[in-house]
Amino acid sequence: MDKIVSLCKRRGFLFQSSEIYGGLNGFWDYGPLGVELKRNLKDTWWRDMVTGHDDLTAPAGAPQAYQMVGLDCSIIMHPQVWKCSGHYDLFHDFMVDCRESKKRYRYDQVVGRWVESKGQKVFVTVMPETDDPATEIEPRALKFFNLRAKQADQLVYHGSHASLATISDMATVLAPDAKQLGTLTPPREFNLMFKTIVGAMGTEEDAAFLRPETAQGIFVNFKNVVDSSRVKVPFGIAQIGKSFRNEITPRNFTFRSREFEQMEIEFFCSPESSNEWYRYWRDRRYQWYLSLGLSPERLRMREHDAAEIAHYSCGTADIEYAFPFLPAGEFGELEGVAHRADFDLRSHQEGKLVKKDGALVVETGTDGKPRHKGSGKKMDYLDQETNRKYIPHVIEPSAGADRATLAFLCEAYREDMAPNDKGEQEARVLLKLHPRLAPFKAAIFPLFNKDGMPEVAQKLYLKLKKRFNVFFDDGGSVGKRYRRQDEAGTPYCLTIDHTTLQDQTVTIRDRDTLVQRRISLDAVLPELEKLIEG
RNA sequence: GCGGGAGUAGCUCAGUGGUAGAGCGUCACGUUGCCAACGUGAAUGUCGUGGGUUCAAAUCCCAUCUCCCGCUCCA
Repeated sequence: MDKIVSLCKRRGFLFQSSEIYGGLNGFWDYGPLGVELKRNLKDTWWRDMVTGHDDLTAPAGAPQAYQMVGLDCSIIMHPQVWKCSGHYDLFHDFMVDCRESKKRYRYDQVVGRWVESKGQKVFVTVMPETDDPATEIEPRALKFFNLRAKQADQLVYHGSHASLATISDMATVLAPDAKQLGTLTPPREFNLMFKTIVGAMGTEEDAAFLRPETAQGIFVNFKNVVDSSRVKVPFGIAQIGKSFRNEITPRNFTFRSREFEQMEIEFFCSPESSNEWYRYWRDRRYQWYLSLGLSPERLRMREHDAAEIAHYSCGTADIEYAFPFLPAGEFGELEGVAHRADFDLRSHQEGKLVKKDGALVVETGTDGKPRHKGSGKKMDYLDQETNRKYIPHVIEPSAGADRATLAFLCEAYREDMAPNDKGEQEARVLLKLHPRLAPFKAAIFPLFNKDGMPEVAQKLYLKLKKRFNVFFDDGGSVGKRYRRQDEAGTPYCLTIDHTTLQDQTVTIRDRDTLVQRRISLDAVLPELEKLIEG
């Protein structure tokens, strides 16, 4: 992994943000090669999912034909968007740290019970792993008071178990993993959303948030898109854009960044068909990564089990990649494909929802009114054929553009052996990027800087440049120029030599096989189109 | 946020109190001519940043930032 990070810096794929000022944790800049790679990735996604999508025929695995449209929403939205979506509550936690065990806990998730023994009264806490915290508390209490299991009758409980949030004095609390009393810090506020102020004279009352995901912009524009674009359910809305999260621990190169780019689709369908569509999108997105070169050994699809699944979801799968910085056997998330049912559209219509007795209902405050009031705007859809009104169900394939870029870089990095000019095998570093993703599609070299070769090469270069991002290089030996392009991931090199001057042919050299063949100058452009675009 | 390690040229790194270094890369010239060739020359550093100790600090001390590893967190 260090070699990949080093190559990224050396060749201009990725730089640390604000590096000359010492860097900024969790922020990254894409250099000249990186911006092309990431842009190609996003363009490929957009073309494959949106503009290039065949909306006239049902794709393999899909229940029927469907439409796809795009959207580009503002990063800052009305604060109520995040209250109804659930992010405001979920991304805003109080945490306590244990000075002894060095562990950190969600303040509201720690559960404890007052226990008295040997003249001492202690609030014994656990991070409950079962539905019955009392059975987990007792062994902790016995151990603290230095009692055997058969002496449990010496423990006197006061009241039933309760949240740590009911305790004001941390000095009498036994932390979940501590041996001593009073090791917990006071609760401290963690806000995972970036707060900002709208308006030059704005105050705290004008606080807003940078979006932590692009999806909500799609949901709040659902009606606008339906009313303006003649789409019919089933259809999808796609968006690519930046999102922001105050990750507690940015780590692993660009994998967990605080500013990152997402490629998201919200696919709207009828409730009856939603499970079929979920399976379609899950499989389709998995295949997309394979089609661009991620190896099946390092890419996996993992269905969430019932405990992990969000309360509103009827199915979620992560597409995960075995990044080289992770321990062997571990995978990191590239994309989540979630069946979100009607949770999001209903939330923006009615208000923030919670699950109660197996059903989603509007969460209410102590006053009985909605905790976070919805827009009140109808989010239902009228199916003109059946004359039926319903709130569509949603399948959400949500991909990380930076994570995918990193995965393709990791997958592409290879060290192999190639012959030098004496025929000896030498180490070679190359990026085996798919031609659609490669920053440069081809490089053009004059073999010698004389006999008119530079002129022919320049003419070809300028001709190709109108269609593809290509690179011209006349510096150093041709072998060195090949190796430089290998390291940048350029799939093809075109060399103008003496033969070119006689018969108007050039050599085209393949990055992966090193094989060279001759094609005519006029055939170069169509040949590249065939090789790159298939 | 905690603990451990690290930060010196674009990259990889050497340098334990006394003149700032190497290899690779980059650029120029010459030579060569289809897979990182060779020769000559050049550019590139307030040694992460800020303080302190000292006649003198890359080197010792303190603080801080960033990166890596392990905890923790990750709708």
